[in-house]
Amino acid sequence: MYAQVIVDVPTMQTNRPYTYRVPAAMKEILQRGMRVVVPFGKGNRLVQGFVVAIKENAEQVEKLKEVIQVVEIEPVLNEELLQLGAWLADYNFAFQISVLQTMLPNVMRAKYGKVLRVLEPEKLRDWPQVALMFADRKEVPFDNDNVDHELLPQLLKLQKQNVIEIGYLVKNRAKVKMVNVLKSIKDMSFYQEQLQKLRSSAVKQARLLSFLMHAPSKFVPVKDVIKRYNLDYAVINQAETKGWLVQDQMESYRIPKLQTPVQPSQPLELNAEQQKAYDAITANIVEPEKRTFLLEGVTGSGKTEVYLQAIAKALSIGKTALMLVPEITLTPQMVRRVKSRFGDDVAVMHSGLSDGERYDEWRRIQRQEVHVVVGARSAVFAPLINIGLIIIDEEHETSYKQDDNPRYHARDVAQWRSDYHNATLLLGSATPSLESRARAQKGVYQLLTLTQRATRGALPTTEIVDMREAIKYNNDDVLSPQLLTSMQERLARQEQIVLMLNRRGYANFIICRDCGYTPRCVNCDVALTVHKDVGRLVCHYCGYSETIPRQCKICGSKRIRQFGTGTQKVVEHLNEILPEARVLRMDVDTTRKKGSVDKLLTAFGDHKADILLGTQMIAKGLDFPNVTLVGILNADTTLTLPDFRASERTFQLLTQVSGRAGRADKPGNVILQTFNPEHYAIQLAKDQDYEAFYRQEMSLRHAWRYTPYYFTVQIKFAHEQVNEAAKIAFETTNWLKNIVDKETIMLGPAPSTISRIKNKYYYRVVIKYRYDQNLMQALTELMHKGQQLQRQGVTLMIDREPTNFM
DNA sequence: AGCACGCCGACT
DNA sequence: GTCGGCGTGCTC
Repeated sequence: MYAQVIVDVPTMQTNRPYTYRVPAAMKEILQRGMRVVVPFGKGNRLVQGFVVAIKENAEQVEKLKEVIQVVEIEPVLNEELLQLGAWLADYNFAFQISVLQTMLPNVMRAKYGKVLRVLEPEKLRDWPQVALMFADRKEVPFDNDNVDHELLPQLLKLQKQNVIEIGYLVKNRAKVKMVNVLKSIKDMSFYQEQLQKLRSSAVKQARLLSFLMHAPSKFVPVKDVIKRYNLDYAVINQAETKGWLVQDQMESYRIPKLQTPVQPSQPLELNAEQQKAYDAITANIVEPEKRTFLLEGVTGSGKTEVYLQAIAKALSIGKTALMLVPEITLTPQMVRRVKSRFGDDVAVMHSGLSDGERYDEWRRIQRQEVHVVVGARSAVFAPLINIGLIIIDEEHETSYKQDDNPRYHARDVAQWRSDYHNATLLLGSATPSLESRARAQKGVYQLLTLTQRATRGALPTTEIVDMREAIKYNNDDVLSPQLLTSMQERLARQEQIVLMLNRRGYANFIICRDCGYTPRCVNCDVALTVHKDVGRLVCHYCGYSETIPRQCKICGSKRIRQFGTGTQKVVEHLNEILPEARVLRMDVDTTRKKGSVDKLLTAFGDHKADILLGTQMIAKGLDFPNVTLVGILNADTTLTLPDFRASERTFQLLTQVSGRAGRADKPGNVILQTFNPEHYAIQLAKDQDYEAFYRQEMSLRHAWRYTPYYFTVQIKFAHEQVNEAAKIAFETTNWLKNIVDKETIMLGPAPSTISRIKNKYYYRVVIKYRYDQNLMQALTELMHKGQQLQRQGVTLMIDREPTNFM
């Protein structure tokens, strides 16, 4: 018996299964999808691998090595996920091993270690330094980089003489949490008897006995008993020796907790539009016909309620459901809603979980103990079986695309899985991506629309403020008079305000008024951002920081001015002009800690603050009925990005933020400050007119030959030397030009927008194509070359359908 | 990734 | 004639 194994060596040369002999003792146990430990390479170091196939015969049997160890009893990857992994690696020019690891919780990724082992201890007498290192131990941990310069050659010599050897370790970090449990084992009369024998001062023992008398005859956590009856471990242990109870250990799940308990909820009544969408979706769940629905619903139109009821329908016919939401931001709120409807039948997966929590949620899914999974991008790999419905909420969100290897898009994976399961795929958004909306146009997706708000009539009214005019007559370049007046009104009425400023930090950058010098990052080609709370200039790309200078480094002038405005500065500004208002700041700097998002939002929901000021992370999904004013301080930041989706992003962001106003019975207003009031993305966002935006943007995309008319691939080259990066970029581009189809368009190579990050120079090529099999083959070939390039110090990245052009 | 092989220059 | 630096190729 032989096993084909994908080994944990992420290079193109090893991007295929290797064959190993299966020792007799493992024959009964070993299955596809299991993790194994195998010897690999000249030194037979140990690596983790995944069994992708088992077969009876193999070629060149004599040179095959044996599987060393099976890591678990149950396969961690089922048939579906194995197939998905193979497809995804191919599709995204990624390594199979990276894809398989991405599909599983982090803790299943092996950690490797080395040990030095003494074979002939008596020979160490001539090597005092080495003997000292071992200090009578047979084995010591060994780390190449951390060994004394003098010691290393000695060790290598001893290794050659077979006095010592290097041992390899594969550490499995997937730990199951165990808790101490106890169980009563005697009957009531026994405990009563004991109680009478007790001396009167033994109050803790008395309390324990009264518990044991009525305890159910099953194991309960010791910790709970101790806490509830105010005991301590000594009492329990003593009781065990007296034979009152038995103790044991049981597996326990680390279940992620929300800040406040979840109250159960009932389905709401659907309006006519919601009902129509629900009917179409559920009809397809019951009698599936490989269909994808695009649910286009204005903000506040009750998409979530449709999702929840559709999930309920899937569950009612014995199927499972998977729901994706964009990153952590809205997860606490959304998780709360889903859990309130489906209780313990829900597993949650997002980046805010600890490794242990994530692993346990994964196991609950794997063991089929839950039927609903809610989570961010990586939850798309949840090992649910018998999926009836996959939902992608806010499907246009860029966070569904992973920005590093493997660069997959959750939408593609969801599509693949829904095909596999014959499940219904439901994409929802107020502002669908052009790709998806165009597919609906062509009839590939079925379009469902929600045009009315679920709770009440009108969408918020939006006013555009031309900041060019506003700053002419007003010194305040942060708040226009219109916005300030509106804010004062809301504050007087005890209503709440959301302000969005798409820029964290204090000021954007500093500039010397005399010579124009701006401090820049030493590693990256960007200006440093002022962070006043820590008193430093910070690079937002690599984290480098330095103190804020008092005078110009170049000319010595003290006239240094801070330019632009960040969230920190706005908070300060608000405290000055609206001292009575309580302000909460929400950006990556204030939400880094686990659970802080939930905490902040709960505080705002309880009206512990009047103003929520945040970056774009506040745009999504927040639902606070008391918010009647949304102010967008700078609508333009996303518009100026060097990205063909800049308009689309701006429109989506503005529409989403505007949707935060007036979600319940109070009317909402939006004030949108901009230096580009006539831009179509801003004008159409004002009216929340997605369809008009779609038409306008499509004609531009057509004219410029971009998505969805063309597919795109981006290739990036990085090197520590500018000319080396440029050289490889031009060479590769020229090579590709001779291979690709005539219709294919190659842009570049050109330096990236930020040409230097972390001391590496970036060049990129963007390729636009329609159907180009030659290009796909060439890109796979390029992947193979990646290894050689790496040796030359070149980092190569191939990104299919990139969403990030920085 | 990480190990060994082999080629080359520098040294005993 | 030998040691060790580094570039190159291979890993069931």
